[in-house]
Amino acid sequence: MAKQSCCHKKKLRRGLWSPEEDEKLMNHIAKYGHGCWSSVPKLAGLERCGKSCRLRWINYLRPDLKKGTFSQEEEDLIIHLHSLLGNKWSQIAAQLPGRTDNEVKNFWNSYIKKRLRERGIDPTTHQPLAAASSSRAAVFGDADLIPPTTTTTTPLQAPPPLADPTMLDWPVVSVDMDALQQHCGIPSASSSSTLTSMAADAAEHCNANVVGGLPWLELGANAGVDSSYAGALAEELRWSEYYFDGAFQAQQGGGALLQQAAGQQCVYSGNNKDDVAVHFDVHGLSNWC
DNA sequence: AATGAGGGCAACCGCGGAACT
DNA sequence: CAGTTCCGCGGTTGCCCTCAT
Repeated sequence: MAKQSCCHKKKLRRGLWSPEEDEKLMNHIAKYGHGCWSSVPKLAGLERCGKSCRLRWINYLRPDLKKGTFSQEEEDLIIHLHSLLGNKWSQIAAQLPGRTDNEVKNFWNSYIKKRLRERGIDPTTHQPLAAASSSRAAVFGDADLIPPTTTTTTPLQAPPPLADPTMLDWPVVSVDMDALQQHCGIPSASSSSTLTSMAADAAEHCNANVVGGLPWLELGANAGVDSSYAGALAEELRWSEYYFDGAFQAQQGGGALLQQAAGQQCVYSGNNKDDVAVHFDVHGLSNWC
């Protein structure tokens, strides 16, 4: 038996808002602010539930809302943030001034999803449609997300066909997950936490370098462990960057000195390696899950 | 002109978690 | 500490508009 909504219980109005209702709500909030949403409809003279008022205000009436179509930059940002955060629409919308989570969600479902599929990219995993469901799923099962207690080497998976062979030379990061956890103060990866949550924790706890409003982790240069964990991460980063449109690739330039993982030497072999910082894009982590 | 399909968007539903009692 | 209320979020639904037939 489906639970009836608060509007049903109280026999309140539902459905589309009339201009009169909009005006009442706008006037009330302009004068008094929304305060407690549950009391808004009564105070504003509306036969709606507080939830409905809140939704109407947030998604439609708020004065700081940006109307109109999404720009290319906004679209790129949404795709990038979705690859990082998944369906966390409120968090994605928070990076887009004047846009609501509902708006972003609708835009994603009605437009971006389709465009990604047309380009052969799985909108859920942000990976090539053919590969997304087969080998990579097996390679990146949950069991692989737990750092190994002994050092083993997992060969990098063959990358997808490249339109531009020079992309093969993209640097790949090597990450010492212990160092990451210590630096950021996030829980041990040997717990049940997934990389998604670790990435989220890292973004939250680290003194992130904010580039274009995005968290870029800053790690110590002692990130030089060759484990399958780092190797798999390295590959994942390469995949995710390759399949992203490229709008954010530039952000990896400059100080973003990355290194080949999986058994290779740390490139920070100079005298001051401890001073060197490695920047890597958190969104690569989220694609593991 | 009528109508059916498809898409876009606004709004609702139901759940989880925080705050309060 | 348990129960209740409220808020916010993500998923889903259904209305309305456009376009093709």
